[in-house]
Formats: sequence, structure tokens, C-alpha cells
Amino acid sequence: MPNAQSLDTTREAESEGALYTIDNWSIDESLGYLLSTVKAQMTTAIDAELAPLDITWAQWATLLKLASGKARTAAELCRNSACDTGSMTRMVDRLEQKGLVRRERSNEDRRIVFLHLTERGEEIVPELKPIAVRVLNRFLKGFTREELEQFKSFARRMIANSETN
Amino acid sequence: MPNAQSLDTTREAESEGALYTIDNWSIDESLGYLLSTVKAQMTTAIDAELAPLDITWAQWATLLKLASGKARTAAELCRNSACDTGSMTRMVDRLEQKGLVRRERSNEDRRIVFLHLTERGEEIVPELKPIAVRVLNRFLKGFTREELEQFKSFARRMIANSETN
DNA sequence: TGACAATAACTGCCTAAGCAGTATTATTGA
DNA sequence: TCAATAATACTGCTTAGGCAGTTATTGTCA
Repeated sequence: MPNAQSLDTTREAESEGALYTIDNWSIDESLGYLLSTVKAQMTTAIDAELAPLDITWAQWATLLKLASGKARTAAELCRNSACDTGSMTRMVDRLEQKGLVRRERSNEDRRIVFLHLTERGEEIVPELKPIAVRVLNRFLKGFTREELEQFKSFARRMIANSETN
Repeated sequence: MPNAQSLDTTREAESEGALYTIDNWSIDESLGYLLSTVKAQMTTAIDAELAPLDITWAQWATLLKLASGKARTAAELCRNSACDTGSMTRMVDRLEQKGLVRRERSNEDRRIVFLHLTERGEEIVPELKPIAVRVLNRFLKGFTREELEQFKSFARRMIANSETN
């Protein structure tokens, strides 16, 4: 396995030149570090805007996915965002405790627990999208539409590379 | 404050058009979601490569920063990566417990605790860089140098936007 | 000098994510 | 049919980060 990777790196270096080498890589200037920083800053910014609603950015994302109808159970939420099911159980616990979500065991398949927004949940969902839009636009000040599209395409290519390995 | 933000968004919309609006934004396709996914995948990939060394990606990043000499104390590590000092105290606890780092109270300024790599720490540091390089190159397969530079420049612009707000 | 502010490290409390393992239920295949 | 497999939700354990507050030490300035 380490051999296969070394060979691959070598081949890459021979064919078109590896982008990063041991000599030119430094943690402060690496793409991983930059993306990590951006993500942390966006999280903090969204958390700050969510403070009046008393929810966190992770809860915000979960509520939005439930509200969009793209996920109706914990397992679907996990497949949707490639997260751990154990984490999701506890995330639902917190949302349930805050009175935003309620669990409902399925009758057709007793393994499944459907998740529904409560009245209070439905109430705050409309406030969530504008927060995302406001924060994103602030972070993207000065970007053109073409730049944004290219940025997203870069990210999608990295995600695709990850999945083929 | 919400007024200022609304006005700003409006101004942006008038001048060149806000990139995201409530209508065209969806969590699955938003830049925040994509970057979050990329970051999570890189973390997981680095963690997998670090398993034989019995350290995590966060510990890996901390050790690299200490080894580079860019940070010599917990406070410097925090300024370097904009993290919480409380978290860093516990990170150093774990590294100390693993025998990779040792604390040394300064004599000139008794508030300061210098961090030093132990022998074992120095031993594994040379193995850390190749892991970063290997993982990054795998994620960047198919990228040209120009694309990588543009990607990094996009990230830096977002970070700069965050800091001016 | 002496009160006040700033800095460094730390603690307690919380959210969050990952990994491993378990119980229940449903599906599949010999 | 029934044993093996898969899927769902869950629990315990760990790392990690953020926020608020504390203590000890140093720097500042009236």
C-alpha cells in the first residue's frame, strides 16, 4: 500500500510534476490549511448570526436538510452529509430536547424513525436561509459569478478525487 | 447591525448583484457545504495515514508548527491558527501524555510555558511532511499549477473578507 | 509607587464528530 | 424455512473546538 502510493507519486512527478513536494510544502501555505481556516471562519460567522435563535451551525444545517425534504430519517441525513450515525443520533437528541424536531417510529419498518419538524421548528426554518445567504455573500465580496463557479468546481473536483481513492 | 447588513446586501445587489439570493441558495450546492465536505474528507484521509503513528491530524498539525519553529508556546500556536487557548492547553496535554512534547516554564517571564519536542517527537516529525504531500497530491489529481494557485487565492480572499467584517 | 490593564496558561461546561460495538428488525439466499 | 446478512438506531469512549471565567505574572501610566 505505501509502495503503491509511492509509485503513484513518482509516476505523477514524472508525467506532469507533482504539485506539492516535500521541499515546497509548508503547513501555513498549504491548501488544506487555507480551506480549514475558511471553514472555521464560516462556522463562527454563522454561529454568531444564529445566536438569537439559540441554535448552532450544525443544528442549522440539520434543520435545513430536514425542511428541504431531502432527508426524512437520521440515516438519510448521514448519507446526505457523510457523517457518523452515532453523532446524528445525539444531534437529533439535542434538536428534540430544544423542541424543534420530534421522532416517530415507522409502522411499515420498525427499524426506521422518521424525523418531523415541530411547530417551533417550522417557525424558525424560514429565518435560516437568509442567514446562510448573508454570510456567504459577505465572504464572497468581490467575487464574480464566474469566480464563484470556478471555486465550486475546484471543490467538487477535490471531492471526486477523494471518492475514487 | 442587522440594518447595516441589510443595507449592505442591498447595495451589493444594486451594484453588481449578490451572488447568492434566498431563491438560488440550497444547502447541498452552497460553497460552504462543499468546503466543509472537502475539509472533512482531507481530515479523514490524513487521519488514516497517521494511524500507524498513533496520532491524529490535529496533533499532526500542532507538531508540524512546533517543528517549523513558527510557534514556541501554546499562545503562539493559537495566534498562528486562530484557535482557542483552552483547546490548545488540552491539545498540549495529550501530546505531552504521548511523550511527544514537553513543557518548560520560562525563567524570564514566568507566565510563559515553552513547548519542546521530545526525542520521540523529533523522531516522528520527518514522517509527517510526506503524509501531507501525499494526501494533498491525491486530492489535487488533475489540477494544474495555475488552478491550484487560483484555488488558494480564492481561499485567501475569503479569509481576508472574513477579517474585515 | 501602586492601581489598573494586558498576557499566558489553565479549568469547567458545552457541542460536535469519529470509531467500535450492540439490539432490533428486515431482507436475502441456500 | 431458516440461517446469514444488511440496515437502522442507538450507546460508550475518545478527540476536538468554542466560550466564559480564574489565577499568576508582567507591563503601563497617572
